[in-house]
Amino acid sequence: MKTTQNGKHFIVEIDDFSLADTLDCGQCFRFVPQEDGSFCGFAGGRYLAMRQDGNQLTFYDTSAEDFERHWKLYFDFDTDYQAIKQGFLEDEVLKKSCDYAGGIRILRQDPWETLCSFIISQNNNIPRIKGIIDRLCKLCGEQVPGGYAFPTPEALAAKSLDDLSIMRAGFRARYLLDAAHKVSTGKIDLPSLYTMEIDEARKTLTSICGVGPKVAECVLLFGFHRLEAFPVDVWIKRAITYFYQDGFPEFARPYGGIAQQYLFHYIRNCPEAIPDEYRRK
DNA sequence: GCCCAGGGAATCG
DNA sequence: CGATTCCATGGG
Repeated sequence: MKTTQNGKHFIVEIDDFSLADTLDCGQCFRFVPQEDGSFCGFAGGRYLAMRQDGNQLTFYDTSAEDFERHWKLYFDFDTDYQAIKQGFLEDEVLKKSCDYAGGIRILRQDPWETLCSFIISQNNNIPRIKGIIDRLCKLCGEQVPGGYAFPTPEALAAKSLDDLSIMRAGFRARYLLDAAHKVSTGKIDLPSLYTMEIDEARKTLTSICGVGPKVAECVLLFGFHRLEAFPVDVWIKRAITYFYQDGFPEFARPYGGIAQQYLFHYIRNCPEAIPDEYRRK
């Protein structure tokens, strides 16, 4: 990875990375693709505009220090994805998935924001999830340069169900309040989940109303970078039924979450990957 | 175990 | 165009 400061902008040269796939694959919801191909959004309360041209990333208005302190971590540039993907190659399906979606990186997102985002994501589609989160940030997020930060647990806990109605989150609104109460009162200590034994972390998360197994795995993977977490939705269920009658390959388990992302995007976007009769049931 | 909640996007006819 | 399908969880 080669980096250079170019005036106000910071340039990173990196192979094997797709900005569009990474920001648009359903792991984060606060980046918006622009007409000129760039992306604008927020992460960790910070605004970022950036673009990709070939193997070159341009971080607009970004200093080397900002990149080192925030964005290098956020985009997980310190993790060796080449080595991880190398391990997937012995499985034919995972190899195809890597070819198709191997530019995706698992972002290191804020746990609280990730928890709320995936509570909202349940039984929902990406455009609408983005809309609800946008309205949530406007409702009680702190104003920062470029827009609104994601609300703190305290700011959200201060709201009533009625206050939340303008979010149009439907039945998920009360789940968000339950999470806000449990986190703001200290009943649940999110940072401890980084190192907690993973089954215990699962139990902690599913003790929040509206957090089932699927949402909990997403939060562990996308919010705590627990790469062994393995979210199973209807698409992954289909893939396992079709490709892996004997179960998902054991050797890929330690990085199951990464494999899951690649597999998910492969089967969702390649109609020929799975026969029609497996696609709906 | 079954059905519904609440909503908007995607897909179908 | 209108009708139907999709989606994860909890509660009756």
